[in-house]
Amino acid sequence: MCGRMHDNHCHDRPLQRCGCSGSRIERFIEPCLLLLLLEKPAHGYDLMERLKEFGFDGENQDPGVVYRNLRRLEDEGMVRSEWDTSGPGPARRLYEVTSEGKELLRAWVEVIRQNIATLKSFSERYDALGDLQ
Amino acid sequence: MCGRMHDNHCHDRPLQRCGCSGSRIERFIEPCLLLLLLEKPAHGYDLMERLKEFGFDGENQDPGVVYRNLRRLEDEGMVRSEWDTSGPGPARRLYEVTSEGKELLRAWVEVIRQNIATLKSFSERYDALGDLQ
DNA sequence: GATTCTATATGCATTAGACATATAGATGAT
DNA sequence: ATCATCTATATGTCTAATGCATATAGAATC
Repeated sequence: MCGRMHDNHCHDRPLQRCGCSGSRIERFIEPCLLLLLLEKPAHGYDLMERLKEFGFDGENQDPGVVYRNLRRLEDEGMVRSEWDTSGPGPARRLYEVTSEGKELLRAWVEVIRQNIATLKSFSERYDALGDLQ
Repeated sequence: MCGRMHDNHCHDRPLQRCGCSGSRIERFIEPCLLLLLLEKPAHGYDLMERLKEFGFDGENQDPGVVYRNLRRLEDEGMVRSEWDTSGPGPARRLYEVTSEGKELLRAWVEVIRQNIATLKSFSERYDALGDLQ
């Protein structure tokens, strides 16, 4: 999502206002990781690529954010991992979702649907302003 | 929105995970304030009440967050205010939206619509999991 | 005049995340 | 072989947003 505001949105506001902070859904990366891993177990480097499909800022996806989230999810028992030394290149940690993680994703989906409703209602309320816009 | 996860979502996760941090849209209060003020100029205490209409946690709406956001918006020229000593009770600051603020709201609405699309696509992708859910 | 209500404001701590950097094994080039 | 590059994971630091607690002060009420 990142949802970094485009330059033409920034007007004269201080630059830091444009740094992705205008639209991010907090911790949205968490359900994205869980969904991707449910679709197909994977390692972090791979997930970094696949996250782009959810609208996260493509060019510079931050590895720090991805790995720290995976670690936290593992600490909380939402995913589990094991080292995978097969295949070329350095060893990678293969993650899969636990049943607790599935439940968490289910909860997230409820919240996300609630958010869709809230945002739609906001959008309609804006349209209702008519001339005031 | 707050979107505080209900208790039944929390399972065994540490409590702090339930503190509204699972679903908040970052800075969503900003476009809400702008929209409310466009509908009708108002003071902070009044806005605190009206914010509930957007799904912000009803019971304990935080005055600190509201007033600080209003101040920041004013520093940035998105709203302007003047003291209003008419009416009963202590003096209140009456806010109204500037033309810059209108533009910012327009930008926010674009971002919000993009977010709706992203969340919908996530929700559909989750449904497509089928048995894996 | 003491308490309560309305209204605004500040202090402190936590958290997510942006950005930079570190580590290390594997692969490829000269 | 050794040096650079690529793949993959990991940590350090700083800032912005905000939850929670508390402060201030004038008005209204008892």
